[in-house]
Amino acid sequence: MKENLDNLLPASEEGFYPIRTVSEVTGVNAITLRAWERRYGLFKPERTPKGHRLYSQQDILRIQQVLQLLEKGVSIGRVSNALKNETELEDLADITMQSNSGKTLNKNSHNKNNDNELTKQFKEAPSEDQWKTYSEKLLDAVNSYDLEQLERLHHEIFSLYPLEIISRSLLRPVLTDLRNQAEQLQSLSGNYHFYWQFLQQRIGGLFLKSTLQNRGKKILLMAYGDSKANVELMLFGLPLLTHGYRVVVLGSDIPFDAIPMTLSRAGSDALIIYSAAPVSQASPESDQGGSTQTTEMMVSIKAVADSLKMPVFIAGEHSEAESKELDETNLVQLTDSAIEQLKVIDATLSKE
Amino acid sequence: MKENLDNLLPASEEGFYPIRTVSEVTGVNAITLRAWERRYGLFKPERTPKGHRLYSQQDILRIQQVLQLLEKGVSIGRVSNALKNETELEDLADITMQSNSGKTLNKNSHNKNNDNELTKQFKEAPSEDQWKTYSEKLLDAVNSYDLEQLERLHHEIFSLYPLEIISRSLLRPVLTDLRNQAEQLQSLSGNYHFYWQFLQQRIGGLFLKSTLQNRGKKILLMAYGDSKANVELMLFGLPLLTHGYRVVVLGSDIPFDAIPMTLSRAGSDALIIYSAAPVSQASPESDQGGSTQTTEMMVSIKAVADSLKMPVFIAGEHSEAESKELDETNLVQLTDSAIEQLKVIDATLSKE
DNA sequence: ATCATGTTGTACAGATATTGTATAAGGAAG
DNA sequence: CTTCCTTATACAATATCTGTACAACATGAT
Repeated sequence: MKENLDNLLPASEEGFYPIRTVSEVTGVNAITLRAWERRYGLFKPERTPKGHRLYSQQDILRIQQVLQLLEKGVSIGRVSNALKNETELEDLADITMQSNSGKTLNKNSHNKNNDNELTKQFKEAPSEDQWKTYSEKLLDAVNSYDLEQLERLHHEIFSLYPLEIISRSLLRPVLTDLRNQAEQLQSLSGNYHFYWQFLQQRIGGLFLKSTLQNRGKKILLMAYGDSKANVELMLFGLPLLTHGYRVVVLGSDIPFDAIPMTLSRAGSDALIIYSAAPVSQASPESDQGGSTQTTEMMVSIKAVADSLKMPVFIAGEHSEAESKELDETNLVQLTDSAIEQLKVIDATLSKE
Repeated sequence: MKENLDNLLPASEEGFYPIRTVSEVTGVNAITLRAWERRYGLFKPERTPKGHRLYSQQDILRIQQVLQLLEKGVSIGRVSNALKNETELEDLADITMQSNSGKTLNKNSHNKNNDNELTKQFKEAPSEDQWKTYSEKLLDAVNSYDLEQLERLHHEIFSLYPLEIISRSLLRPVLTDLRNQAEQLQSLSGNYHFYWQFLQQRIGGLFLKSTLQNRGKKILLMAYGDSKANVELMLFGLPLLTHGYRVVVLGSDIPFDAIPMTLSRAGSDALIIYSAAPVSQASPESDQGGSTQTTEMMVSIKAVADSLKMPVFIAGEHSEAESKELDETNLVQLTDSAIEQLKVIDATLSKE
């Protein structure tokens, strides 16, 4: 799974970069780089037949980690140990990730003890206030518009924890934080947009790639309401991706009239309609209008669901509000929990 | 000169180019080209019966890929391996972007005719009604919601032609087509959104990756008006990416008040404000209101540009409309042509 | 405080590699 | 005949390699 989802960044696993390039990129003198290697063995770049060093992208990443530690005040001599610790952690995480991906395969195919596995996977969330630390780091990176750092952090996080948890425990809260910040202090709204765009690009790529690689059933994902909901929509859809479904994001501006045609063409197995958090309630014009609009929406959704021959799920904020009205055959309501969502979806779709 | 043209044109029709042409187009000294071929086997152009080299379009592409890698910092001796690696990875993350990076080399070698190079490169667009064929194929794929086919097509196109040309000659027209289609027949709007999302994810990933790898100056890219402008914005920004700039997309909803703060934090070298095509004029409420709003916008932009200490470019539809008002020190207007845009931006930023 | 020792970035020197370009001698194109 | 292209060899300017050394500074013991 790590391999699959994560190599958005590592353009070249092998070493291609000569020392001058690495020196330029990292800002570390070439002489110093050699000294570090010789003295502390911080990295072991490949060599050409004639002995010239060939650094890989990962080597560069390591060097940047070293620099981060240096900034923190760790002396270069100790960095070696610190790094060892971290890589041990990573290796552990790799193992858990792999077991996860193993589950992924099971999911769509035959699998009885869904419950245990799923639950276990989520309970094993190796998180505490660690998320706080990450959250702060992310906000720092956003604050200084440091794209490299942002990528580095996400790279690390994505390779350490399951996407489901990251989405819920870190990315969504951080994004919400930034949005609130932006609403309070308009001059900071650049931060929100910066991170929003980053996530859009980062996770968007992930989506495309995973959906192309996955073999599971095809789920269409759309939102209504906030047109800025794209990223939220994708964050919501991440768990589906990691469980093997092919998820096609359709965004938030599709008129309901177009849905039947779209679905029949797309050959999908299910539709999920997601309502973003009502946030700033978008248009400040109508407060009650909003609610009537919502119920109107619900009526439309029902109609659509009725006319379709496939399961339709709804998720997001509305679900609680009008939960009782929903008892259609193929209109299923999703709770807020990713575990539950997956259980319900798996169950419903395996009936087909 | 005549002779040159005569030589150039018939040759280009057949798709074979003598070495001098290739040298001019790519900016690589003919001697060097031969050396690369001999020493590293980077390409093996056809030969005339008497042994003269005949480069195909593909060969030129190869060379441009090489240049791309050189710009990334790979040493020429390793490019061969890097290329092998890249072609092995039929990986979304490894979309090879070809296009000139002659600038780098030009600085090393002495080269006068920058102008010619750029112009020629664009004129040589290996396109005719070939774009029509592609366009139809794309529309077919969208129509049947065939993500795999869509990806296959883009992969092929992206690896065959320079992104600048693809963006202008294919992607933008197709997207516009779909939008018009959607406006006329609402039930087809799913198609538009499907392709929109695809491009968002596909090109978004490209953006992130390239911006992380590029070393050039940092350009912030924002739009105003249509909030669906993200994809258009990115399509507009593609040429910048392929020319080594780091391009940070900020989207379309940033209030002007937030710009100064954002720019000072982001440490960018320039700002580009892009106005999407007025399309369906978004809100059908105010027609005249729209224009006053636009001029208001212009005033704001001017104010912002004045207060900033970096070049501010504006591009898109408005530029023609109010072109005459713009004579600020650091507010530069971009024409519709990617060549011109790049020339102007390069020139302005190299002054800094 | 003093002296010894360790750390760390950088410098130097001599050898080898890399890489763009130059030259020479001859064939090909027009 | 002149210009371009071919190959092969050569060359010069950098880059990089290794190993040793040094200077600035920190640590620690006497």
